[in-house]
Amino acid sequence: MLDIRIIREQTDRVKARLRLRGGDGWQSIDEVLSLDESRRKAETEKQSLQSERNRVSRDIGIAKKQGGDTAGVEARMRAIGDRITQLDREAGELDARQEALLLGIPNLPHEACPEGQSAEDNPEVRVWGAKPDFKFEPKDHVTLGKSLGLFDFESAVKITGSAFVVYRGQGARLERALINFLLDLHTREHGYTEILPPFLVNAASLTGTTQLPKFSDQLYHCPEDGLYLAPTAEVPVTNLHRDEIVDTASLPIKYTAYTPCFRREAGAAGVGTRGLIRMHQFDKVELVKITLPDQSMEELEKLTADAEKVLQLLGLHYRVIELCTGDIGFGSAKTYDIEVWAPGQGTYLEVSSCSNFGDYQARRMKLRYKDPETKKNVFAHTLNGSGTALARLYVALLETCQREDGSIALPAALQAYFGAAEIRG
RNA sequence: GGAGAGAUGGCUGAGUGGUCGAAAGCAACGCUUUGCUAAAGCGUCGUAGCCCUUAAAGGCUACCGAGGGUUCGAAUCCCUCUCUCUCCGCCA
Repeated sequence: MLDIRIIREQTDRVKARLRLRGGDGWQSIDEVLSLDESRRKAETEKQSLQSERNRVSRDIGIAKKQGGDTAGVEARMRAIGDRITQLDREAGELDARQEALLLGIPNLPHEACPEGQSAEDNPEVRVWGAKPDFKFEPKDHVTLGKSLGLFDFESAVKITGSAFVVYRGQGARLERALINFLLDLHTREHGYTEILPPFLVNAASLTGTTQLPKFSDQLYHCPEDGLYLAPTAEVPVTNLHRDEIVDTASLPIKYTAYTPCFRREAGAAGVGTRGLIRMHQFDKVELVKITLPDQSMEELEKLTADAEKVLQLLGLHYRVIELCTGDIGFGSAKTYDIEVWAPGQGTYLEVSSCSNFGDYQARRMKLRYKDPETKKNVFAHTLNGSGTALARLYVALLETCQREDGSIALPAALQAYFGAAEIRG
């Protein structure tokens, strides 16, 4: 959520930054401002009447104790009370509309975010490794998985539906090995604290991390209980500190969490048609940071590096791109995407999106720290990124590490976790 | 699912219609003193919004789990909801 004061005081700059996103978010700025003005007017009148009521009511109490007749004043106060009720309703309604609009306005792209209209304009930041050179025609992961018996989609269709998968045997073990490898890497080598959160979350949490109210169509919802399946561990983990004033000395807070992620993928093209690449449920190990404002950009670089380390240790070729203003996510001020090479697909697959949200999420969830200098409560900065998503990592791993005979040669870093050096049918 | 109890400031905990934003204690912070690894005295010590200000200062309003209601006036009375605890039931 944007700071209404900044919208008030730097209207032109706010609009200009929002325009760089290419959407129509900036168009509601004028409406927000006019609501804000009406709201404050109603508020001010209400408060001065409340002040009068407080004062007179006190006098009535005193007069009554002395046996005075207060019927006349009481009648007048009744009228003022009615007016207060009316103004309160007005102010409340204006406030709700202003809040609703503000929740629908995306974050301002950071000055460091490259300008551009669409994904076409995303600059490549760096490349690690190179596309593997196969002496044979590499197979895709669906073919490899089928011949090795690692997973199957038909069973998932029977028990659930399309775009779900059942891992079996060595396939299930590989998924588990990857999860353990990732969590150990981030906790032991990178200093993150492991969290195992609930997979169902409430509406307040989803509002805090921006999935609600705007993206409700992407969420699985249990209306009887008011709960949603978490689309990413970002939601439960960042919201651990919602409505808190965190100890300044504890910053930066660094969490990592494994969770399955549930996404309806409404309107997404090709759901369920390309193997493991886009699923309604997939595993992910997430990285979340809460930092001081002046450290968040530096922490974003570190977080991205922590995610990249995964691919380096697994020997998977990848590139890092920076999302331009026209392509960054709703709440993000700056984002790096990490894309791993999948030889069987002949494309790069996004396995991590590392974002600095500035104070945008923190303001929504009232996540603050006390500035030791000024003694004021200040909104912290929040960051997150996948470290990494599992399904696509699995795809890249199978397709990169395949041998001509269809077996998989596991990277050294994974062998102890998997309990073998290779996968054979 | 059934029955009961409860929810007050960082914590403990008073307060059942009228200067209560809220006693007291603890913790924290600052100063002073004694001196030593602790103690005493004094002071400060919630959050947010609005107004006025370049700002500081100041004024006002709201908040005692959440939302409604009664009343001139609500932490206090009434209703609904949420959460916590205890017991029963069910259950991995």
